[in-house]
Amino acid sequence: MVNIEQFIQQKAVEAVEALYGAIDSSTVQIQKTRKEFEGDYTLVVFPLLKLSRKSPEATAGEIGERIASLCPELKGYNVIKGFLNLSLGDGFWAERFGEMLRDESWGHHNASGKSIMVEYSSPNTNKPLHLGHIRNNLLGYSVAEILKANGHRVIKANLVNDRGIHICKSMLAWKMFGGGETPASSGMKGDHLVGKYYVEFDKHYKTQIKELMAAGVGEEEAKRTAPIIVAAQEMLLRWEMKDPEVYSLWETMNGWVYDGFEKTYRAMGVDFDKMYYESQTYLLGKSLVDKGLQQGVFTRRDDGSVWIDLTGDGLDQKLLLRGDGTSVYMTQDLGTALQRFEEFDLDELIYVVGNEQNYHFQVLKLILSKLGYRWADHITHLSYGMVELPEGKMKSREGTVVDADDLIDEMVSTARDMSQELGKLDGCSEDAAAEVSRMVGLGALKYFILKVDPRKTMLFDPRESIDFNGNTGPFIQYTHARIRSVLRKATVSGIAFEGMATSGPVEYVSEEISLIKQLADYPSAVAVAGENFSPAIIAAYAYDLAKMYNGYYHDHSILREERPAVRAMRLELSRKVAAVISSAMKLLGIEVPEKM
RNA sequence: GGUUCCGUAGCUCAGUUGGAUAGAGCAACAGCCUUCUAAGCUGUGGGUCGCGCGUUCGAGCCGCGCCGGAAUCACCA
Repeated sequence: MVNIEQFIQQKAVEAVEALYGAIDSSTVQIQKTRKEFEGDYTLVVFPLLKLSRKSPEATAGEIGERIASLCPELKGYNVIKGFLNLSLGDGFWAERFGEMLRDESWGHHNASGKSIMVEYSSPNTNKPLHLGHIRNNLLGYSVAEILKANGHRVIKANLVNDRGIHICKSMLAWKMFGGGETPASSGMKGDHLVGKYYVEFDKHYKTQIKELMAAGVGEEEAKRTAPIIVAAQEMLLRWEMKDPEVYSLWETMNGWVYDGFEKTYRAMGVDFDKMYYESQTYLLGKSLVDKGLQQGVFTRRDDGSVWIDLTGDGLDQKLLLRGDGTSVYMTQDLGTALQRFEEFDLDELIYVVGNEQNYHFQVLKLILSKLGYRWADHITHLSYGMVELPEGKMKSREGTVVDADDLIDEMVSTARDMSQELGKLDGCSEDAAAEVSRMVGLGALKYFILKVDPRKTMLFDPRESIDFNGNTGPFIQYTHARIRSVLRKATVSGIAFEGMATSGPVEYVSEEISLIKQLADYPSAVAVAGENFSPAIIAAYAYDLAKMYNGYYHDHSILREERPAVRAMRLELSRKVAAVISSAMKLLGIEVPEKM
């Protein structure tokens, strides 16, 4: 497959050089012509005026004439101000169409030889996943899939935060108030059960603080000395000493949470190649502290704590080792980064983590490069904004979080009600109805979240997310289902088309040419999405393609077309559109139904 | 206060390395189901791209300064 833009660029450079002599080819700018003008590609002539010493119009005119003479594929050109719009002939596009029909993996790029790790999800094991995690998981999964499509070897990693005071809080509350309740005995999903006791802890903690303050104790001291928090801290110490009782409770309750997470991950359709557990990695990074001290990058204070001074870089002092010799979050992350680059020979390491940790990653990269690791530049923090609700921000303490499992269930059941109302499920088996509802409900949720630029704080309006009209996942799924239906009918009526599309000369209508152009763009959309780590680019592409096809579909009778060659071409075009929609949606983790 | 990010139609969002008359969807209004799925299609209205200055042939995009919002700046993770 030729790269069309490069092809045009080359012809334009040839033309310009023939007219004005040798030039730097980067001054010849080729871009796609905007929709409202006639043409496929546009040459911006302003940068060439110094060479031509003529008006923009005259320059564009003579370049256009020259390109036309040395490029038979060109159908024509027009000049508007300093813009030379070039139109390629239908024959040229028909050839491109033929090429993409033969290429079943259209849009996927050849192996790059690069290895990339994408870390995402990284939950705490003291409560269930919420809406913020959903954005994280969908982003991480989709970015990983997009990178795969770009030919990279991708390792999806999950670093589970399975230790710390927060876990002990749940454990303690369960011991005190749980009465031996288990997921099996209560019928609750494991992560929800553990989360329930985390909330329970907080309730008692708050009560105790209030009581202490009523007895005249200061707020700070009350927070520090409330019996229940003291007990939790004691439990953490016992965990660190691997006290058998605490340790086995910890294993049991984490096991419940993992079962619960597993179900949520499966429902969301995300997966991982490599699991890390913080209980196994939290001691990493101490050797780097020694290294940094030797290099004079870090300094040790009188109390034994180790610091790095980043004030010269506009940042602050950062602690790397406590006075008692234990490490902090940053130290662990330095260690795990090193471990990963060594273990997997990575070219890139991408962390999908919320923007509240921008500072952390800025510091992480800076420290690694100060330690002399060249790969520090190959760490990317894929930072995403918060998900806000219409009523205001979600806060877990205020109980305004949207639970991931609840949300998924609600989306699926709404999809079902909606389908039923529209009569889409008539004559469907129960299994088929459930399957379509699941795909559509999840498709709506995923698309709604992924179409937004990750960096932006986004508003999640449950009402709007459940709307299946317009720029939504279900609209794209619907287009796919319709095309599949046309193709099924063609097969049933014995209409042959496969392999016939390019068998003879056919006339194209403008919608067909538009579709071919949009299809021809798919590989570059995948490449751009890969460079920018942006599922939103794929979402926009898929929507444009689906919208274009829907317009086409309405204006043309495909199966009723009498001329076999034209009918075959239209069916092949439809088949390819469905294949590309399906492929693009797969990069977003969205399934496409055959019927809906 | 320091650092980073955001500000585009009433609402939710696009807008590729600076290019032409800034685009979709929702909401509103007017049409279109006897023809392959109406979760659809066609049309209308809706904008000082937060404000100002600068860079240049050209700025929503780049630079500087304001205004408004968010995150962060722990011996938490």
